[in-house]
Amino acid sequence: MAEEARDGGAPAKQGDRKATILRAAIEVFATKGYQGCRIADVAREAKVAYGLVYHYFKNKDELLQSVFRAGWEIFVTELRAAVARGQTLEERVGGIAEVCFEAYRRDPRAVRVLVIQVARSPAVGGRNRQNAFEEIIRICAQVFVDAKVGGELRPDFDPSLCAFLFFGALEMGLTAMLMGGSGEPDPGALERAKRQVVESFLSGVENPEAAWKRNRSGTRSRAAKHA
Amino acid sequence: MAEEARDGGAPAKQGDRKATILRAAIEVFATKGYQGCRIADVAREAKVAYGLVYHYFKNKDELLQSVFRAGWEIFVTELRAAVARGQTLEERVGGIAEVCFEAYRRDPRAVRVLVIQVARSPAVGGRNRQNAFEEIIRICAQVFVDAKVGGELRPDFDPSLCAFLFFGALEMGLTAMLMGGSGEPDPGALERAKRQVVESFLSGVENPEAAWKRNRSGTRSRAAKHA
Amino acid sequence: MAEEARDGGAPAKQGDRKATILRAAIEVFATKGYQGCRIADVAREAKVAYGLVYHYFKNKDELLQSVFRAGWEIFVTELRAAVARGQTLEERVGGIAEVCFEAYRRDPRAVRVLVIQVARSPAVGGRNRQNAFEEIIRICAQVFVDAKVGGELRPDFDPSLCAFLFFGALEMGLTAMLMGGSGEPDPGALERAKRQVVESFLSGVENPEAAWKRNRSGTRSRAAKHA
Amino acid sequence: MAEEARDGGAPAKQGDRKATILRAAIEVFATKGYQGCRIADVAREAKVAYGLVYHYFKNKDELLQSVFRAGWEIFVTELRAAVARGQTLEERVGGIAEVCFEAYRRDPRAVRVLVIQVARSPAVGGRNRQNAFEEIIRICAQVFVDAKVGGELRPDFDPSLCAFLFFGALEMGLTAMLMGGSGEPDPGALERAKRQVVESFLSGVENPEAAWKRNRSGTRSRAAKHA
DNA sequence: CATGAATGAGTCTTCATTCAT
DNA sequence: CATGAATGAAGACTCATTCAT
Repeated sequence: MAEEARDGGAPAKQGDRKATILRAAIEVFATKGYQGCRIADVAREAKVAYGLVYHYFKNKDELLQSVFRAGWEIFVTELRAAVARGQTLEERVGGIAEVCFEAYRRDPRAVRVLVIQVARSPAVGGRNRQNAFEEIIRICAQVFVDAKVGGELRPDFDPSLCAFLFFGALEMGLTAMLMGGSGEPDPGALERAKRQVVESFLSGVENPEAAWKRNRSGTRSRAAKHA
Repeated sequence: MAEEARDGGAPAKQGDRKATILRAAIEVFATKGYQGCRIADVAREAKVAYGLVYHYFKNKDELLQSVFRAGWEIFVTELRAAVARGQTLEERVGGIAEVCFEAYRRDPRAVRVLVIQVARSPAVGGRNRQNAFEEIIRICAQVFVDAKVGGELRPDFDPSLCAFLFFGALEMGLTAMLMGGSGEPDPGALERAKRQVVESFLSGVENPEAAWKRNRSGTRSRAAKHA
Repeated sequence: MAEEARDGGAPAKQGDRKATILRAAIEVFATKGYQGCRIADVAREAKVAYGLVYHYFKNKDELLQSVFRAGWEIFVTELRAAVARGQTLEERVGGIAEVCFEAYRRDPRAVRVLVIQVARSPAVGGRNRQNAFEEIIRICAQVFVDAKVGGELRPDFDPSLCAFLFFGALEMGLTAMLMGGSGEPDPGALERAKRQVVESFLSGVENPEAAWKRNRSGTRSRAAKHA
Repeated sequence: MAEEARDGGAPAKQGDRKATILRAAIEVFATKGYQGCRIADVAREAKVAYGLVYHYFKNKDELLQSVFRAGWEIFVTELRAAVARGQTLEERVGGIAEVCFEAYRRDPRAVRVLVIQVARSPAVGGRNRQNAFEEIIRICAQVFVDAKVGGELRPDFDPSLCAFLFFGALEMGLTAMLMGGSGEPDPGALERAKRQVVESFLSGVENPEAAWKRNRSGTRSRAAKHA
């Protein structure tokens, strides 16, 4: 109990424990979901006494809100930064994807929680979830609104829906990763996946050769119809 | 509700009760999620005695599995049919989207349960969920494998990842609907959304004009790079 | 439903069904005990509709009381008859044993229920059980009171306690049978067991030779001490 | 209840609670039987919160298994010791009776549970019960096997059946006590009952005088017939 | 700070009993 | 008589939260 309190006064302890619990909560949360995540599990996972969880977190909801916010705020901040950094639609979309895939590379567990659990579950903090998810969508949607104004976006597309679709593709791209490898993700595969997500979103999955032929043979390009 | 009140005083009771309970379970499940869905709620929603739920379903888990399977099997069957009907990539992708959006039009609640709750929650039947989701992906992936062989798919894209991305876009397209209107969905909006999902997936969201200009001004088309 | 109602009016049905249910109840009761015996089990065992049990028996308790009484009254009647028939202690004790073992030979299941379950369980009809058991004891005790008056019983023994002890030996003799063979009891073994129960109860298990030697070598007979 | 109130304000809490619950379970179990024993009753009896029962025992079954084992193991141990101590059949039989009656004197409730409830109920741990009961019988049977070899037992008696009969007599002897006085047992009555159980088992209940006369008058002794 | 025993309200599940057909 | 769907009260079990040490 007092072994490590020597050389630095007694500093590292406070924050450590709380962080340990938070990490444990992410772990359990990722595996069992919100309702299935019991305080006892978190305490066991963190190798911490049952009651200690209640020292650092008022109750279960606050704990899971913390799990959520801890990851989400960083994520949203990075997202805004990526959007601000980029000039063109391509840069911005790429930047958003970069943030998401990088977050996944750093901590797949946390991403699973944020993306798969928290952002969906109707039980997680009611308003918070909705707000959180909508916040992301709003950030993305702005990118597409700008792109539409700048003529970069197909004029017949709804920017807000674009935000949903892009985010859906991103999420599923990550899900594909999550379902594939259970351990450390392969950096090469990650990079390739990210590229495909971005490019297919911007330019579609169709082979331009094939699309060109098809167009020549009578059927006008779908895109051209709306030009 | 009024179909059977025609010819008698209290007809058509028997088989209906189970269906009534199932429908009520979908309702509650859609609103509160798996763990938050209490048997008491389902019974109340179905206007049925508590114990009757257990007359028709062994336990809570089986009830929710039934909710899941009931919808999922229809969905998978329709999906396979749509894939079989279509010849080109465009037709098939359009067919898949059609099935999803039509299912949503028919019963937004059920879709919400399938797409947002069951297919994600780790608590719902463990393996079932995984299997179910993978089944969809496999069906979609085959479409893209075929398209790659036929030269319709960009040769540098992974067909399996395409399946994930398309399904992600579809799901988020529906989520956008679900988050927008809580009541009856607007048919026009649905049709437009479906079109955007399909076209953006096949041809991308970029304005071809802009992309063309960009390409002329020095940056080679991303797609062209891989031709 | 009407196939067999032809040739005898419709006679055998009523009593049959009730008896079938009663027999099924004995079966289930013997296996699972009072509280573990569910109406559903009885109905299934009797191959009869759930609700029919309630046609013939007001409720579970009455059903099990019937199981109890059906066997018990016959048993008590036979017991009284055996006691009345016998003149000497030996005859009467032998008669009681005969009744018990014969009942066991006829229907081991029913005996198991009566002896092992009903006569003990505090839940079976409260007073009934106590009364029933005490009735047996009273009948037996009278035998020993008579024997004491007639000088046949050791004068230092309490007649009532003798009744308990004899009944305990009998019951355990039957239990030995019940635990040994699960199917049909072997008549020879039954007869031998009965003889041993009666003789050991009347004359003890000690080898008279050994007891005689022991007495000669200084220790006076236990029995003689009280003569 | 008053032993520990000496030196402080609220001492000796820890390990006691489990024992308190166990004792309460014995109490309720003894009165209501296995199935009739509700956790709520046990908690109330132990003056403990409902949930605490589940803190110490996994479930109802484990609790009642504990009740059973706690008493049974002590009992079996003492029984073995008594058998090992005795040399002659008389000593050993007397020793076994001593253990049983002493246990009853110490805690009639517990004996009731062990003897009357647990050892019979088919619901209590299935195999455990059977095994437990058979264990006792085996221990006793060995005593009679030895006695037969040593010539102390009547040569025409089956040792195993003797074990059953003796145990049956013992049990009913205790039952007689249990049915007679509900409160504290009278030491004198206990001693007398024990003596009668042992002596009647070894030498029979018949008055040797009467038996002797009967033999002289023509009917040969039953025992003599087999000598 | 740290611990884990203690609490009890909330849920699931069972099953005796009723009742419409 | 016969059937089995329908009812709901009773009881086992879980787990978030509190609290004494």
